[in-house]
Amino acid sequence: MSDGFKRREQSQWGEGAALKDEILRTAARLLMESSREGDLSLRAVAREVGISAPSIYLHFKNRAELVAALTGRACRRLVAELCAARDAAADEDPRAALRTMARHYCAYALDNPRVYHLMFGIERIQVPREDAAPHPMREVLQVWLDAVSALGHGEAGPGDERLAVLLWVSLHGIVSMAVALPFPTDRQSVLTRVDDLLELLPSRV
Amino acid sequence: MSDGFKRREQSQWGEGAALKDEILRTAARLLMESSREGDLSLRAVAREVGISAPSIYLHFKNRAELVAALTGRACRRLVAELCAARDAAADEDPRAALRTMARHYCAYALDNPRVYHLMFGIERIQVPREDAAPHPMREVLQVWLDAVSALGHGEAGPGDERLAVLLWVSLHGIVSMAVALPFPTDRQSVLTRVDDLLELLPSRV
DNA sequence: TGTACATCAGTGAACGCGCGTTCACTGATGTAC
DNA sequence: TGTACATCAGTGAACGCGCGTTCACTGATGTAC
Repeated sequence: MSDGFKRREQSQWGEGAALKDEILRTAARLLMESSREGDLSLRAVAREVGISAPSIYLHFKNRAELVAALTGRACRRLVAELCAARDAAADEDPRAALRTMARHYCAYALDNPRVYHLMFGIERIQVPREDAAPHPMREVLQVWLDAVSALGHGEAGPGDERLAVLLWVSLHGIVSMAVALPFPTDRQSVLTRVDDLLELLPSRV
Repeated sequence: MSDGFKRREQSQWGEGAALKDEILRTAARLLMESSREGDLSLRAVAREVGISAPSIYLHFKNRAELVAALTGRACRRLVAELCAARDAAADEDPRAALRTMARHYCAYALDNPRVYHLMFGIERIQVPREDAAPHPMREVLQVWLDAVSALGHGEAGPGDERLAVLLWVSLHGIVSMAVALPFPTDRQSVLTRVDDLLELLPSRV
């Protein structure tokens, strides 16, 4: 098996963009599989895709752009999972639906710790608020906002946004602390903590 | 000014351990000052102390050991600050004292984001719970536990630990999300969020 | 139908960098006899 | 008091590594005339 390097077949004419997607998918997979060492380098991605490292530059300006694309992808997928969880719980009452969503959120983070870390665990270069590239986290917030508003018998209340943000960042704290512990996380205790948090929510917003 | 490298004077006989402390203090300072690039390398610490890189090995087995020592130092300091905040608020009621501590916690994290990240933002190698080196976070938890227990008119209640953990990880979520945002954090809004969180706490535990 | 040219989708070799770590060493200070 | 030796607190040079990025190139596929 020589050295295990499988070269990818070159795309057909006009199909060059296919590689871009393959790079993104492979990077996401590496991120999920890797045991944290090999922190997603361009060279590692290229090796895994079966292309040369410079080929990545045909599709991304630099490493930062690849990481940004990956972050966006991950956020959209997270939002999709949350929405799916919500829709699956459409016949329950809003509070139960919120609980389902919260549990799915934590499950996603625990199942994809590296991806989750990429979204919300990186110290980002801070630029003035108006110059900041729109972080796709805004869409994540919107889902929580909708779910919290639903608690108020359908009509949105004035404190909804504050409560939604608080709920979200608290969930974030639960999972990110679990990942930071030097021993494996007991999943059940994370879910119990989520329930404890939801217990605290006022019954009427 | 040649190249700005100031060599440290060699310790006297029997004073070798002084360098160990100087290395730790310098590493902590670098962590506070650095704008995240130069993620605390041994070479950078050595340069800053004014010694050669191999000298670090006289006092630390390897990089991991230095990082662990740094983490312990930071945790002890955080605990000390929390205790000081609590003691300074000794004449207020327990709820107000808890609020003061929570605000200090967030202030510490926002003022020392890199140090904070080192304590609670690193994905650690996970080993079975019993093999895990005792992470000094246990002492941080104890402070919260005491403060929450104090809410119950002095006597500890059965749900205290769960509530203390929940409070702590929620605070962690508030500050770590603030640091992860790509634009600078409005401090006041973080403190408001802390107040929102404390509002949710049951008035009697 | 032939041919010159343009475009596409890449590649191989090299750059300079900083890193953690090891190795054999040096020179000052103490100690036994 | 002299001297051989031990200990301490380091240093300088080198190792091999993987990284992001640039550069000049190649070969297949399409297109104008």
